[in-house]
Amino acid sequence: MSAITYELLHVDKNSGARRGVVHTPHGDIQTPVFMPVGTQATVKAMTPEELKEEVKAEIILGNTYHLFLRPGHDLIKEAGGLHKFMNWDRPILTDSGGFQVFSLGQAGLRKITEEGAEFRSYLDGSKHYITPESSIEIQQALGSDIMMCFDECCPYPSTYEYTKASMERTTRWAERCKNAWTKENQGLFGIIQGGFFKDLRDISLKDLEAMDFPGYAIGGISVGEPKEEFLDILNYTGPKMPENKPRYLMGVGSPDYLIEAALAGIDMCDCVLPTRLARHGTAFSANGKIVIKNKKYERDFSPLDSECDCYTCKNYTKAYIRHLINMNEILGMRLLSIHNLRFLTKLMERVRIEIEHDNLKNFRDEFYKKYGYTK
RNA sequence: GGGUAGGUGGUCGAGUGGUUAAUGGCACCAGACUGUAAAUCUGGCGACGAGAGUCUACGUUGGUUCGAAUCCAACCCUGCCCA
Repeated sequence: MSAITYELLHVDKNSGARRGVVHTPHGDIQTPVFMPVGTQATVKAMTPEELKEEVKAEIILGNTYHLFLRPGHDLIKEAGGLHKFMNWDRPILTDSGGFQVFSLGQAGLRKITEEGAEFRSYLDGSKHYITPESSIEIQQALGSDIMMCFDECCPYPSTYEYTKASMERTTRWAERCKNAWTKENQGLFGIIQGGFFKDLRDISLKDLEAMDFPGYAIGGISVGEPKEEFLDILNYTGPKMPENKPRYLMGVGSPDYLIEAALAGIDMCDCVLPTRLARHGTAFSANGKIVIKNKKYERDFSPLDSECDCYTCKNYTKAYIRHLINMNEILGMRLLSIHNLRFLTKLMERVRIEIEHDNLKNFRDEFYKKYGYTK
């Protein structure tokens, strides 16, 4: 019996959208789901209680690379695992460090070899090597419910040759990750790469499927490309992924992308966007983004979103939050973080209902119209 | 009253004869952010003008000079020290 299993409840008759449940050792996840990111064993500015009671988050992420550097996976293991260390008893998914191969590579802080990736720490310049085997070792020490294969997320744009070589290496790394995986109470997901080339996506998917992972992710999109290209790969790859396993789209978190992901049959998405935007002073709302610093909100004594049920919207006005953000007060970032995260979890609750009613496409169109997206 | 330091754009503060509408910081006004090197980054910020450009600016007045925020004189104001 695998640690991670997927139960399909309903498929939207008018799209490929799936309503389901992911079963994990720390409980069930209703899907499609949005997963807040808590890189350094904390969803920035949020307590676990707020994540449960206000945000209603079902699962959060942690990061292999960051926790390996500080405080160290051995320390977290000693603490009793990541769940206990950070006081979060619901499911946790850990990213493998693969995204840092991308993001630190952009900054020239990383070298890739067949063996793995050498990082120069952004903390103190020290050198660290992460291999598929060590990534799994770290993730097993952290004790996440869902581990991710160590992969390379290619920059956009990349050439066909580079993308192909990278994808093939990611596949070899996936095999090594699978071989290094020993803990039965943790699941391991394969990551489909191949950039913006459909034939490479097909090869990646086929090769990973042969390895029979308990779940699959699409990596390497939402890396700065135009929305059309994002949708092109998403809609091409999503529906081809195994039906009996969770489908995870990595790194997506704007409201429109989340709805599009669900329409493409995706079950899980994660993103730093809501929390980062919050700290930078921007809020989601049904009527579009709100840059709260803008002068027009100076005397706006209404909530961020009159339809929102979050703690922030029930108790605070735009004018007050604007004041807090302008004064660089921590509470401003906290209130916006609660709101942005709740906005997305509530959006996904709605998406699940619309799927059950075979109505997600219509909902998408209505949502776009109100939000101000042109599509 | 004597001595001394100083008065610069919203503010703090560089600049001490000519690429100076005047470095920076802050404030202010916008923009960006998508598996977190991110409570970060980018742009704007004298007035008028779409723009080329024009005008007005470094306490006040006057002077030296081809040219002054920068040099000189007087005056006004502020801080500190002494009486």
